[in-house]
Amino acid sequence: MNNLYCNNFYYNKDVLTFAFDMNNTRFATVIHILTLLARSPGQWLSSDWIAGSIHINPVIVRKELGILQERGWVTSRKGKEGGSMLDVPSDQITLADIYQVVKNANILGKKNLDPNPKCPVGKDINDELDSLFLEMDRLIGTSLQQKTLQDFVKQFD
Amino acid sequence: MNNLYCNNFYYNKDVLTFAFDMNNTRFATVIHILTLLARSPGQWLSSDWIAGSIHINPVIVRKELGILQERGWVTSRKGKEGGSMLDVPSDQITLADIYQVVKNANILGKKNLDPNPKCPVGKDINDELDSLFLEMDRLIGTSLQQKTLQDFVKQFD
DNA sequence: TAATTTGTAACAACTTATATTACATTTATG
DNA sequence: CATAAATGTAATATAAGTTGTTACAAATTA
Repeated sequence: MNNLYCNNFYYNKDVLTFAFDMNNTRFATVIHILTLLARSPGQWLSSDWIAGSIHINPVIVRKELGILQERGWVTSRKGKEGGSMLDVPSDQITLADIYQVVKNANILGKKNLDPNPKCPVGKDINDELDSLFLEMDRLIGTSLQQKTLQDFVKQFD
Repeated sequence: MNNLYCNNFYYNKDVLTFAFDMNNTRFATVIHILTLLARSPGQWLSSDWIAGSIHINPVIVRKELGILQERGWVTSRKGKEGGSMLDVPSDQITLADIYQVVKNANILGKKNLDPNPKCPVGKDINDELDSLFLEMDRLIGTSLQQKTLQDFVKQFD
């Protein structure tokens, strides 16, 4: 080996995950919930019933509904005849908004945590990846911003 | 509940993951490997040395190098003074090509496996999500196609 | 022949996602 | 007022996926 600038630096086992990720069904779950709510304006839909449509556990639905409440999109009501209802017109919610609610990772994946600072590539690669990941994220965001929940819901007529 | 079209269908525990995903560092790892190779044309770089720059285990590097060999981009040589070398000019490899090598999931995540076919939303939502996911994927692909490995490598001068 | 490197399998450790159980709290209604 | 039905939430279990690690055969150079 003649390029020795990476010497005196060896990997260890302290490589941790960099960030949360998109390895989940949350986008699919949340847009499904919102679609059902949007199709039944003024009605209290129960988490059990919603869960039956998505085919997942009702507790997961209630967790997502909690996040949608915080976001100001949904009101829930406890007790008999309780449930959840959409508070915002579906043309006021874009798919970019939904993406932001569930997004917690980069489109192209995660970065390695500790590239070698003594290597010209390792030293700067995470900055370059940050820049690339951000560009891709903005591309998706701009496109999803053109699509509203109402557009999505209309497809099920 | 007055919308009963989802009755007689309850979730069970057979919900499996839909596909592999992007919950990993493979894009970052592979572009790091290719960048190092591109910066040392005609030299045999060992997996240990490459791993030292990325700060990961050399076995992971060798696994990725195997995939890059299959793709026709890299030649490796066993034995003393062995290593790996880039076979293709770096302006002939686009970031879209690299994305394809490591991609095995949708940008917006996974779909729920078994939405309720008795519900108008559940029945069609995976088709609609497929369509949306594909559109987002093409958007990213088109953008990454404009960027070559050479462009990326130049950033480290 | 010795040293070095790839190729690869097998397994371990760690992380995350989702499901499940349980129960307190709230609310409508007979 | 009692009952039924629903949310909110914590705690735990199950399952899957990612990365690290160990080990060693095979290849190659000097």
